[in-house]
Parts: sequence; structure tokens; C-alpha cells
Amino acid sequence: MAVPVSNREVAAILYEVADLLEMKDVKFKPAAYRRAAHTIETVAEDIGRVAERGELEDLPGVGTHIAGKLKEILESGKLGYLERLKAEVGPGVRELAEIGGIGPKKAMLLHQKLGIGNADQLEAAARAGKIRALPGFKEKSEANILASIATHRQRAGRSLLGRMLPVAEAIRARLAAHPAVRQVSLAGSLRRMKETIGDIDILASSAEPDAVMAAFTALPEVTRILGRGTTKSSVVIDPGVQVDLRVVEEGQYATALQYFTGSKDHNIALRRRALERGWSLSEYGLKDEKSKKNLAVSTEEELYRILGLPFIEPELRENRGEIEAAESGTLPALVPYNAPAGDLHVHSDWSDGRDSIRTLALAAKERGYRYLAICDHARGPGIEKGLDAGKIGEQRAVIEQLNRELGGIVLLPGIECNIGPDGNPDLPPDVLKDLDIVIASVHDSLRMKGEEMTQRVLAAIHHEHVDILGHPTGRLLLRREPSDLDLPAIFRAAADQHVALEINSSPSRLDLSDTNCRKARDAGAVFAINSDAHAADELGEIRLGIATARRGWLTAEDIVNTRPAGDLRGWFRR
DNA sequence: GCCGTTTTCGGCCCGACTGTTTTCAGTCG
Repeated sequence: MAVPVSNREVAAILYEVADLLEMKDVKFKPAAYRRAAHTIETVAEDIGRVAERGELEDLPGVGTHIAGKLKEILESGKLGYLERLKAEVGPGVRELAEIGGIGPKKAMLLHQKLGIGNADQLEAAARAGKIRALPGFKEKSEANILASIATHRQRAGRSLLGRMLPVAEAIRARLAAHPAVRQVSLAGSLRRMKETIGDIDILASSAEPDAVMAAFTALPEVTRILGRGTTKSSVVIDPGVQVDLRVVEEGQYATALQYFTGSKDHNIALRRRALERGWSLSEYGLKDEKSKKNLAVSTEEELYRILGLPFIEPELRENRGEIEAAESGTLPALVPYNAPAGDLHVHSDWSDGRDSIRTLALAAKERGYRYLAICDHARGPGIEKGLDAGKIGEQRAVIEQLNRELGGIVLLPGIECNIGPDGNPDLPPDVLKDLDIVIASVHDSLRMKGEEMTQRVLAAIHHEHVDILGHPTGRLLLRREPSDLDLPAIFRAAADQHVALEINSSPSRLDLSDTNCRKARDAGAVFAINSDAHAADELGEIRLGIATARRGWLTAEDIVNTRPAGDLRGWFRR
């Protein structure tokens, strides 16, 4: 391998090929390239290693031709075929198709007839009334294009799950209160609890779909109505997010919920499976291909059962092997949302948190937790509000007093210390040894070179008093890439040293990510799902971390803080 | 371009909505 190329980069090249082939109106190849790209994104192993073993064609969706192209990418970092396609299709056409209402056909036409290659040029042409002269366009098209460009610019793209979930739940609740609505559920990537979401999908059942649609499009936060029909309507709401509502009859709710939950790849795989068994699957039910009769399905469980599968949880529906696992009976029993017996990472007003330890403890008790680890920041470079050895002693006295007083919940004295550039925690061993929970996290110099950074984190994992590696990759969703780390080495060391990997539930972290959880679990690691709450009302964000664990195929056994406090201490003390 | 419990050739998920159209293509999910 001449050039180091990540699986993600390889997949991005194939996705671009697929898009450009679609512009050229080539049939079926786009889907073939996308299937191969999805496989490469999904496999745990580095694609270069698979190539070295000569096993590229064993990957689903990869045949002789794509295997050849993969070799070229791995050799040179580039693909001649892609360069030729780009030259042929023209610059900017792919970007044009990202504007709502513009697809591959219209993008090509606009480029070929008017030389348009970006949103600015498109806007100018629409304002000048030049687009209405093209076949298939009129004045209305120009107005729609201008509105779509505005929406396109306003939209930041994807949004954090943790930010959109409350917004979506509020809309869902208002629809649920409408008298014409029978059932209503979140669907799409929100129901799958994907870490970022593109839009909000909601499904309802009703005998009066028009009334539901009228109520939906009249919601106060709606800023633009993209479409309104009797079964499907789309709007844009205030934070610049699209919301799609579909309304079906009650009898179609189960198949519609399955369909509308996705993912697209999961659904395609499921429909293919249905076809193999003589069924045609759509959101309206299962149709027998021979008799053309629709079979009523009342629950998602029943739908999967008819297709010969156990129920597949929404968080798993990404076509990452869940259908095969379901078929062979090896689906994991996902960690339940109520499984945590406590939270091992919260901050109080002793450091940068908002609430007192007492307030946090009462809120944790209210949630049914048996224990709560108070892990304020240790004082270190850049963390002025952190605790030094003296403060830690004072805080411990407060914690012990509350433990005598409260009952029903045990507060564990802990600390979140920074891992210095040399790999050492910023507190000495004789301070750390008396604490129940020591979290070690990287907070600065996140852009160190891969080898140095890996050594730094490995040193912390091997430290005798470290229990948990906090937010292991340091990523911030939509803002900061993960640090350059040899993750397989980190996962192996953590498994070996009995150091739990944190799944940090902060909405912008969710670190480890779902796919890394799965890889780490395969390496034998265990996990702590923590809220990293800086206020009592953030304890509930742990559900985002649990969702991430579920998307990473983890069970309750993989999570240390599903265990009773006694077991927990034993496990960490090893 | 891939793939096989009908197939090594001939299929490839399925339907709603919009805007243009006068019977349907393009887009979207």
C-alpha cells in the first residue's frame, strides 16, 4: 500500500462515483457503488489489510471491477475513473444537486444549458428569469429554486440528536393531543437514535388525515411548507430543520413505522428479503406477489417474524449485519434504557458544575440510581476551578456526611483528572489511591501526532489508579474531529488493564461512538456510560449514551455501571 | 456493477408529491 487511506476516504470516493454516474443517468451502477461504499464504511477491519490478503471480492457488493478500483485507490490514493467522470459531468454539478428540489437531472440540465455550477450562479439565473426558458421549468420553478437556496443556506446541515430530540418530542406530544390522531411516533434517524440527524420524521395514524395535516402545517414554529398532501407533508421549522409527517390508516401503522424508521439500507435489505420469499413489502403492508393480496400486519414484531426474523431494535437498523445476526439468532440483548444503576461522572459546584453535591445526589436518587460518583475536575493547566489535594480532602468530608445523612444512594468520591502530554494524570498517586473512581481524560493538546497521542493515552490506561478513560477520542460532533489515535491498541490495552472506556453522553460528544463501541467490545473492553452532567437536569442525557451503546451492539454485561455498587468496587479494584 | 432457495442472464425497493404536463418525469425519503 503506497498511500494510507482510511475506509471512510475510500467509501467517499465510491459515493462520489455513484453520484456522478447518477448525473449521467446510468442505471443500477450508482446503487452498486453505494452498496460497496456502505460495506467498506461498515467493516471493522482496515480495507488495506483485506486487500493484502486478496479478499476484497469476499466483501458484499464488491466484485471484480470494484475490487480493481479499490486496489488503485489503495495504491495511489486516487481513482482515474472518478477523475474522468468529474471532467465529463462538470464542476459543481454534484453540489447543485444538494439544493432541495434539484436532483441529478435538473443539475445536469442547468449546467449544460446555462453553465451553472454553484448556488450563487443558480440564484442569479433564477432572479434574471433565465431558468423558465428550459424545458420542464416555468416561473414557479424559479420561485421554488430561490426559496430552496435560502433554506439551503440557512440549514447548518445535520443537527445533534440531543438538541433535536426534545424539539421533536414536543411536536410529537402536540400531535398526540390532537383528537384526530390515533397513534403517533418519532421515526427515521431520531428513532434509531443516530448521533446526528438530518431531519425530524414523525408518523401518525388517523381516520382524518386532512385534519392532522392541517394541524401539523399550522404549528407555530413552521416557517415554510415544502409540501402538503393527505399522507405526507413536509415543513421547515424555526431552527432551520425539516420535519416530515406521514399519516396512514391504523391498519398500516406497523409497516409504515418500520418503513419510516429506516435506515434506507436496512429497508432495502429487508425488502429484498421479502421478495425472495414471494412478498412485496411497502409501507402499506406485505403483498403476496402471486395472489396480489395484502396481508395485514399489526406490529413491527409480527412483520419481522413473517420474514423469518426476530424483532430488530431500531438502533440496530443500519444494515451493519443486523439482519444476518437476526437470522442466525445472534442478535445481542441490547442494554436497556433503565439499566444503569448509577452515574460515574458528574460535576458539582466544587468545580465547573452548576449544582451542589446534595442537589445532584437527590436528583440521582429520584432517577432510581443506587450510586453516584462525584468526579469534579482536578486542578491543572487551564483548569483553574479544578480541585487540588486539599480541596479533595474537604470535598470527601462533605460526601461522607451526605452518605450518612441521605440513605438510598451512595455517593462515591472521585475525580476527573487531565492526562498531561506525557501521559501522567495531574494528581499524584497518593491522592488518587484514596478515591473510588478516577477518570482520566485528555483536555488539551488534542492534535498531537498519532504515535505520541497513542502513547500518551496508553500511559494513562496503564496507570495503577486510573479506572475509566474519559471521552476517549476527544471528538466534538459537527465541530471537532477525534484525536489521531491507534484505537485498536487503546481498546486492547483497556481490556487488558481493566480500565473502562467511557461512553460520554454529552450531546456534542457521544464518545466513544457507536461503531467504536462495537470494535472495542470485540477487543474485549468494557464500558462506563456516564452523563458528564454539569447540572442536575443533565443527568437525563445519559439516555443518549445508552442509545450510543445500543447502536454499538452492547449488552448490560458490557457496562460496568449496570452493576451494584459492591461489584463495581471489586471490578475496579481488581 | 453485482448477484443467485426461480436466474451465470436478467433482474435490481417502493410509493407520494410537485410541477409540469395533457399522461408523466423528477425528486425525495
